[in-house]
Amino acid sequence: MRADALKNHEKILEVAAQVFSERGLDAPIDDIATRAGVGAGTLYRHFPTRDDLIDAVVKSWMNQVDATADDVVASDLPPREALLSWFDAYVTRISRNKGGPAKITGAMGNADSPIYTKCETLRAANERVLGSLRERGELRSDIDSLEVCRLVGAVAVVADQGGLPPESVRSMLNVVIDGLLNSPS
Amino acid sequence: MRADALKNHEKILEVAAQVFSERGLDAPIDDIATRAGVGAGTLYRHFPTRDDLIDAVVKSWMNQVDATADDVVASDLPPREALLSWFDAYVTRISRNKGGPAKITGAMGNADSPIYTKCETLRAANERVLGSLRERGELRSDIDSLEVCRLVGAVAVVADQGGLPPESVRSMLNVVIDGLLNSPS
DNA sequence: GCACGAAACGGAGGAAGTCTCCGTATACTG
DNA sequence: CAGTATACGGAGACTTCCTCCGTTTCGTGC
Repeated sequence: MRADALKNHEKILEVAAQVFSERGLDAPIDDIATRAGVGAGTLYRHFPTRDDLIDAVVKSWMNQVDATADDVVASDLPPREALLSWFDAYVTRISRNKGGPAKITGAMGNADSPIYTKCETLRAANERVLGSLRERGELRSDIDSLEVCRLVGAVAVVADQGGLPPESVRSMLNVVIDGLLNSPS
Repeated sequence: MRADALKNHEKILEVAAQVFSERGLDAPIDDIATRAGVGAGTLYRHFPTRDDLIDAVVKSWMNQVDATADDVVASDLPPREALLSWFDAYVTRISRNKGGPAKITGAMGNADSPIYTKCETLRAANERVLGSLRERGELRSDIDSLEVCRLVGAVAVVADQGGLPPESVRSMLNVVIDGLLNSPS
């Protein structure tokens, strides 16, 4: 890759992260180009679709997801608290930018999406948490990690779109958690 | 209202229902105007915002919601089956047009939305079903009908956006239902 | 009937956003 | 330092939204 191309690539990424966090994932592409000091053509050459750009931006903060999942697995919290803590982190993570939950949850399980690998990271992390509960027989067996991602992602979508407060999220998550656990309260 | 205005109003409504079901609630407004044989200005005079138009279109099939809720309440089904039957109908109803779940669930609880009254109809119907279970002590008490609407609506949103099959919806609904009911399975 | 004012129409066009095309400029290679 | 592959940039085509205002139509009173 040519030196100027590399420089632009990085500049675009840096500006995109900034703009996405200010105005959401639907922010005008041309604005990002302008603020990065490049032409629209240049931006589109580097990132042909909006999703390609989102994928690149999201990449950096997706690593922490694995760490969070491992923490929860290692934590010895009771099932209910473990799930709440994990789902809460999950929702927070994908809700970092407005429009993020819909984007990510919509691509969940769709191998053609440019952001599929990110979804897979999330799904795998979720599988690890669920797996540790399943081993102990705490979890219902008729639902897989993909569907749990969709369900928790769904909560994040409505919270994001409706501007709901954390309490609402938590009370919806509590219902989901009770639905996932085997035993009585 | 003048006779020509009335005629146009009805024609627009008829065409909008058609176009929305073909192409989803995001279909271009100008297309609807063209296909209704009126100018864009005319359409916008009758329905200043897209939501006003959606509200008018949705009005007709919102009545059946009350009937469905009453059927479920009267049916004497066991709690689990009653809720599944009701939620399934709920999801089906709001998913009639692509984009419908997001629109409706996003407006849920937001009194400023032009489609608020429709949301209230749904919420009230949901409250009736939940109330009949609550009376019998079957339901957890720390969640209200609005949040249940959001939760079930959330399932519909991801199913709509991801093109999920009815089985996926049903298995997510089952989790929600188990989370809402008090007793063990 | 007919004329007149109010009501309604319609589509041109501005604004915002997406994305492409291609003439121009720049970086690397030998 | 010349030549070529690579990359740049922004004009502009296209789409959709929505408004503005000159023109048309309706319905009423005479």
